[in-house]
Amino acid sequence: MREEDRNDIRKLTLFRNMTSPAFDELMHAAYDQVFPAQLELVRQGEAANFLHVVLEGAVELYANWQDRDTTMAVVQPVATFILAACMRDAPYLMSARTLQRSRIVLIPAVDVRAAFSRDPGFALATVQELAEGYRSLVRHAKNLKLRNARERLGAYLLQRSDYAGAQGFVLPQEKRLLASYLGMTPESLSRAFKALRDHGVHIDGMRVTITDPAALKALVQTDSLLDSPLNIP
Amino acid sequence: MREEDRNDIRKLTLFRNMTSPAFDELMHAAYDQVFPAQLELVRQGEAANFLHVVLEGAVELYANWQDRDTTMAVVQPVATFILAACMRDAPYLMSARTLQRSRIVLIPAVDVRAAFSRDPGFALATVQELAEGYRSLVRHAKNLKLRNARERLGAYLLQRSDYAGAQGFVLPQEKRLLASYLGMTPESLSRAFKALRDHGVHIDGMRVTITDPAALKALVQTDSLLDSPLNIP
DNA sequence: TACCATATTTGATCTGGATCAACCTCCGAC
DNA sequence: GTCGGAGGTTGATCCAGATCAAATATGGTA
Repeated sequence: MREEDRNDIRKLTLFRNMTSPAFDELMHAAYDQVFPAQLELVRQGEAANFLHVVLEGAVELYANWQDRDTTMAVVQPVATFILAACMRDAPYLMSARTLQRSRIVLIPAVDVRAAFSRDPGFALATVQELAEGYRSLVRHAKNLKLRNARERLGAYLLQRSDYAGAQGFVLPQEKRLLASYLGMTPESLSRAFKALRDHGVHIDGMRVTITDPAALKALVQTDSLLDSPLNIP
Repeated sequence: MREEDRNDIRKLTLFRNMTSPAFDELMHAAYDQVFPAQLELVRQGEAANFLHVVLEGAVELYANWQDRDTTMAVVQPVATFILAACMRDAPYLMSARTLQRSRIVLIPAVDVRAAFSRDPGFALATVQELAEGYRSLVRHAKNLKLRNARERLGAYLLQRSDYAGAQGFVLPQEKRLLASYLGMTPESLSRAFKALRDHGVHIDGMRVTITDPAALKALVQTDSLLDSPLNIP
């Protein structure tokens, strides 16, 4: 694994407070790999053998049942995914696929569990990570149950715009994925965007500009108990 | 606290593997209390000062935004709730209220966090509990996004019927709560019940009997990645 | 550059589930 | 018992969002 990647991983809150020997051991068992776009990394129902860390690219977590599919999350670098299944040693509840060519580190789940037992700093970080994951899912469920489609889109855009300059920001993924994540069809998303034009949102292709944040906030009523702050830098 | 209650708590997977001194210390800081029905125990947005354990009665976890409300879960004895907020030392994302007169133990969150650091058995159990909570929320979200109202009700009934005899089982809560939990209105729930009569479900007041499990399963297509097994005895 | 495949938008229509309005039914208090 | 109020059901209607169909845009590739 590249030295630089190692350092990026070391900086994650999950690994930041490990002792160096424990971290070294964990990395020793891990290996990184570059995957092409649209590759299925994980299929729901399989045993959780690896904790995954996305270093470059992007990964979609999705679920399906019968002939229906839904996007549960998009994981962007640098972040881990499917920690819960690894800790429980249980089958994955979601599938994962690369959206772009991606560099991903695979850490054997057994080693993660071993590190948990041996390194108190890592144990604490694991709990914090899982608890935060839990809380973000609570937010997601609240969002789905309490807001309508237009409100969900507005809230998402406000969240994304936190780190945007005057020239707005670019949607980090295809609109059909965003639609699925927000629990609507692509057609509905398109119409929701159009409806938000009257509430301070300007859109041009993938670039979004919030021209009137106050108006959008008035419509959406953002709420720290529903909308998690972005923690991408 | 009553000796019997202490023992019930000790049997929970969360506390089962603690050392006795650590458990004693945790219980020393805790106190139990009986609350009347319909009392708000926790309001969303407040600081998470206590881990709660329901010993008797039932507690609803719900969320609200603007003038809308939704039931997120019903917690039945013996079980804990809001562990994630306690571990993160963050504001509750959900409110909680008693549905019946309930006996509840309150354990100061600081002591829970201290026990986590001191007792490896408890640390492991905490992670398992959080990971399982995470997974059950993933299932809830998948359920909401992938199934329609009738399918959600059918899946819920099949899950509940696992431990039921020939005379069926009694719904553990009011139908309007069940409706809200399943993401629909009481009217829609009522109609969904009626629609399921053609698929092997007989209902009389609060008592439900699955007269033709095969027919219901054919409609609902239960799936271990969507429907969590009940672990009430 | 031209072409093709896929994403997106737009329009028309449909429908699951919400809403509104009665009405019923159960149960606890008196 | 009966009265009152909340929960539950039923019917009528509405509407947000899905579906279906077709036209455009976009991006990657030869």
